[in-house]
Amino acid sequence: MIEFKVLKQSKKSGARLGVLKTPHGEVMTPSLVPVATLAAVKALRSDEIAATKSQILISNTYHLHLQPGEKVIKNAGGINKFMNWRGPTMTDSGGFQVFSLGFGRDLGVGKVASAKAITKYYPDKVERAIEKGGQPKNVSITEDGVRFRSPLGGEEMFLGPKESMAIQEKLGADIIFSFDECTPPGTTYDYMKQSLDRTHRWAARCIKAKKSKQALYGIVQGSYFRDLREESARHLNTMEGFAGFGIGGDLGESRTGTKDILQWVTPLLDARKPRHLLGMGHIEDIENIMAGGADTFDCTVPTHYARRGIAFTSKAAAGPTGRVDFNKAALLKDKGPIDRACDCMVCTGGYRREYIAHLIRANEITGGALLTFHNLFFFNTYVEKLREKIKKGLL
RNA sequence: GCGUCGGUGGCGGAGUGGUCAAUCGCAAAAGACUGUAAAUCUUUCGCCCAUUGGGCUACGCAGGUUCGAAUCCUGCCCGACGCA
Repeated sequence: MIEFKVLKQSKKSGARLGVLKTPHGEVMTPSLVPVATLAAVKALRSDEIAATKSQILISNTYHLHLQPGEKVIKNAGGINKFMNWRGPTMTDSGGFQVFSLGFGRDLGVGKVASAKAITKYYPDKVERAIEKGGQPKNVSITEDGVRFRSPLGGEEMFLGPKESMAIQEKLGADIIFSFDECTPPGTTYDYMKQSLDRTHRWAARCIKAKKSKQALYGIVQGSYFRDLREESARHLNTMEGFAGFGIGGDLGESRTGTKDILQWVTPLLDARKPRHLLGMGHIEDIENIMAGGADTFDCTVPTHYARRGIAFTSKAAAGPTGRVDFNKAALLKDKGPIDRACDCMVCTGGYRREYIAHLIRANEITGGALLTFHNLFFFNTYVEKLREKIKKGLL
């Protein structure tokens, strides 16, 4: 069970300040939810995760089902004990993998395709991919769920609302998500409509299948079609059994298109329930995400980019993008910290750019670990500042 | 000294008469990444111009054979191994 309390609703935007109470502690919202797909925020120990000001983590049903299997985690006493993380947790339903292993893979895209790619080259590709019987190549979607081959061993597997719920109950996170289909960017209206209806039926099945007291979030889909997004929000909002809502799928043609979609959707959702934006959260997106009325959002960017050698820093440290690429040889001569304006353990602890650049270039895991720590701290600090801004009525 | 094998782009290492500026790997440079098939992927990588393309110099060195040579022949230089 969770309890959510809105502390302040902004008058300037949809932004709101809140507290999300879970059996494993409270989350001050809006909050970033770092991604711990395989029950690990890659490269960090669980105590380090806490030291990055991270409040809540999201793991993945699909991945943990493949490896090590939900039984192992259940036997360990649930995901918190398993990974020695004391704070709140969420598990994603595995629905995203329907996309990433399916159309996403067929089309070679992530959930955010650039506006240019969509408008110029993309629509026919999508139609072609979808027209072939409405199925991705490597995944087969039916009324009951999704059949696919494990990328690990190649064996056939099946995941649907029933399976996802059963797995998520065994994993034991505080918040779980309904099984959905995440459609590819540029999806046709007809396919979206068909998929949305099915995602709604799956949502009902998830509610019915759930036996635990975990908080279940229903996921709003509808791509960038306003009427479908609204239909989805209204539909899920009337369903009994959702403690909160996820907003998923591709989020429009522009990087910040998220804002429009959130503004269509959030006013139609019960304001007393928390909303989680799935898979979105570049630094430059975060303010829009909050303004759109999302309370939590998860994103792989801080952790993922860190392992690629990219640090996010204050603009003073790196110019307009705030990004510093530690693969660049020039940093081997830089004696400064990652970011002078940052108070994280790495930046204040004597680690210099020259060393981190060396680690990244030499492929030493310590480099990814140091940048992961910094990036998460940096994102969390930024989010903290925005919470302050909402509090002061500036956002 | 004799014999054998070998000397290819920053490195390793393919190619053994034309489609070779030369497969591939590494290194290097640039770019991408948003519910993590992700410590990954893409592009560039002899020099000089160019939009497709063109010009130049190149496969140890110097000659030669041939319409044409990194590839065949001769000599030389260098290396590894074997025998004296």
